Amino acid sequence: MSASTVSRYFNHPELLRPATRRKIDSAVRSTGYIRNRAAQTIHGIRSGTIGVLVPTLDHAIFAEVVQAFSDAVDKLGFTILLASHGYDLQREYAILRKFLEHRVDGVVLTGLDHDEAVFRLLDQQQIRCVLMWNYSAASRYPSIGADNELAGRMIAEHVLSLGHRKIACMFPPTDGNDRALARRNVVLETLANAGVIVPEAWALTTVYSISESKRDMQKLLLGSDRPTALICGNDILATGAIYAAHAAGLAVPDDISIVGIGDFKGSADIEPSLTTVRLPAKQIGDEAGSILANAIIDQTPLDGCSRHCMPTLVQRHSAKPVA
Amino acid sequence: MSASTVSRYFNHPELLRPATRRKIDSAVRSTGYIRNRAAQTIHGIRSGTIGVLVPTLDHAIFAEVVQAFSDAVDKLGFTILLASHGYDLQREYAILRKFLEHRVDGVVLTGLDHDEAVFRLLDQQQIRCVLMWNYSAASRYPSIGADNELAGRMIAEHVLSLGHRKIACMFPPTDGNDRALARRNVVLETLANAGVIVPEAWALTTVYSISESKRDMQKLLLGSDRPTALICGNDILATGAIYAAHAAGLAVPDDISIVGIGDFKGSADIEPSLTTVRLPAKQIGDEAGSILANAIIDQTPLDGCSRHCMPTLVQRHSAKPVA
DNA sequence: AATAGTTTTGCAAATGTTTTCATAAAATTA
DNA sequence: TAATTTTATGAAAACATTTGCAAAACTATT
Repeated sequence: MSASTVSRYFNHPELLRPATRRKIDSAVRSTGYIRNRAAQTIHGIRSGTIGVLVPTLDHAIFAEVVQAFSDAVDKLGFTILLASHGYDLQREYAILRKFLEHRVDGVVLTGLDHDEAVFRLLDQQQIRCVLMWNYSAASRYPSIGADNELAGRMIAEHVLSLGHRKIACMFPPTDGNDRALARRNVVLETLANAGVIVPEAWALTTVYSISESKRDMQKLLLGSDRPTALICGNDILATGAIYAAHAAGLAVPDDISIVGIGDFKGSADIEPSLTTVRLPAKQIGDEAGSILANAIIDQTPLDGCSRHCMPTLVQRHSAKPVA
Repeated sequence: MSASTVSRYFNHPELLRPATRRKIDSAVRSTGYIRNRAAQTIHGIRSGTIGVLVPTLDHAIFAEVVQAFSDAVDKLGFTILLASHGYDLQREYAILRKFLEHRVDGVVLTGLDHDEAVFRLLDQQQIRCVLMWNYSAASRYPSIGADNELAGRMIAEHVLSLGHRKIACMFPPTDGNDRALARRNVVLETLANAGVIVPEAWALTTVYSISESKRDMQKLLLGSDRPTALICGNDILATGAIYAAHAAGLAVPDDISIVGIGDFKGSADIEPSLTTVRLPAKQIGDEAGSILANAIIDQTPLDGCSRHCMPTLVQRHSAKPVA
């Protein structure tokens, strides 16, 4: 039995006589032979892997996107190589190189902003790449995600439309995180355009953590003057803020309205249920996955494959018109 | 410049004359050459990948374990191939085969119970494998994780020690999920040993979701007779149950004590903070990662590398002695 | 049963790397 | 300066696979 015949057994079984096929089949079965994709890959054949690069998996929202992405590409026969850079741009470059050594058929990065060296490497290696999670028409590579500025504007406008003027904000640190930065800027801007200035003491910067958020919010509530509304950069922060209000004996939304951005799992179920802007994580991961995988299979370029997944305002019970 | 010299440049640079090294260096730089790991791999050289197989990433707890695992192996130069099987044992086998085609240097599976075909394949291919998350001294491959039976017993005994006798339970469906099954059985057994029988109507089966849990709990609270305590199979279910109690106007823990298992992110911060049994996800991922990666590097077998990561009772404010 | 036509199979070359061995070049010693 | 030793480099084989081409094996037709 020659190697070429076995190769055909796997790749073009219709070329084999049924008898030969059966013979190989039983041999494969009894020896436990598994073919070596590495050896295929050096023939320029697709490796069947896609590199996925996220800041961290520890945020439910990224885990959700990755899950949806993985499911989408799995259907088309791809396996993902996953790594996280922990918001460190140097590591992002190093990981990307590692992906390329493994001859991934494509890569997904999270967010729009990356080190110039990352983009150079991508250009040079001519590797298919999509930027996932965020959307911008002007992104350097095709972006598939939600427009974070829009999401920020939507929630700010909603709070304003409820009549609030005494508004506090809580956002995560913005260094190395274009998404958070975009959201904060646009929220502050939208409020300013409506003549609402957020005082220094009410503009909180809080790391992504329920407990930190709860603590910072409790501190803020100690002050004699209280805002009537709090806009949080994401639902985790909003969750912590709601707990802080409860702990301080304040009713949400009667004493203070609290809103988030994201619509994470659980946001619908907290008491009171959270008013937020939904960023469609599942949809984003799914679209990114199938667009990238199909482009690889069809050998089509990805230009112009950007896709905006619309954020939507989800009005629930943590915000109400000002008294 | 011969290929062998370039190979030495990457693998044994000390064998090269500094001048040659510089020449190759500049060539590599200008052409953007990236070496092909696939071509190395067919020489029996390690692929530098580890296959990670989880039921889903959508549960915060698995995301946390995977993150810790990834960080641990990344430090030793490995990249992970990640896939999820969605509790489908057939898919687990198929994914494992795919991992083997990619010539991963090792695999991690989640949980102790797997299809016999999976174990056969593992045996046959002589691939290093650890079972992560759960621990049992009698596991078929080295297991690194927490003893779920112990965790279940701990929380049940704690609730009993608070004097509760009217106890309800809420557990996730147990098919294809040995962890959930082990927890439920041991909880029921511990209660029974103390003479507490959980009535049919108070033994809830609820999928892993805050909203489902909230709904099922609200239904249970409609009954005229109310339990004084609820033991939940995990913190997500407990969170939903607490929300349901709030929504029903009941005080936790004054009207009803609610406890979980897991100590997920956020469990410490909910109002009231959740009494639970901590399963050390970070530690498990970290240990599993470094034990497996080191065994691969040192070419040592993994026999006897099981490690028990002790669960700990975390007493917070969602449970108190019965009135 | 022989021939032509078709289908199936094997051979050889190619892929990108590592490794062994031989050789050329440099360094050291006499 | 020649002989010797050491060091650096290249050539060729190997790895597991794919592919084009040629040979062999089957089928159908006479």
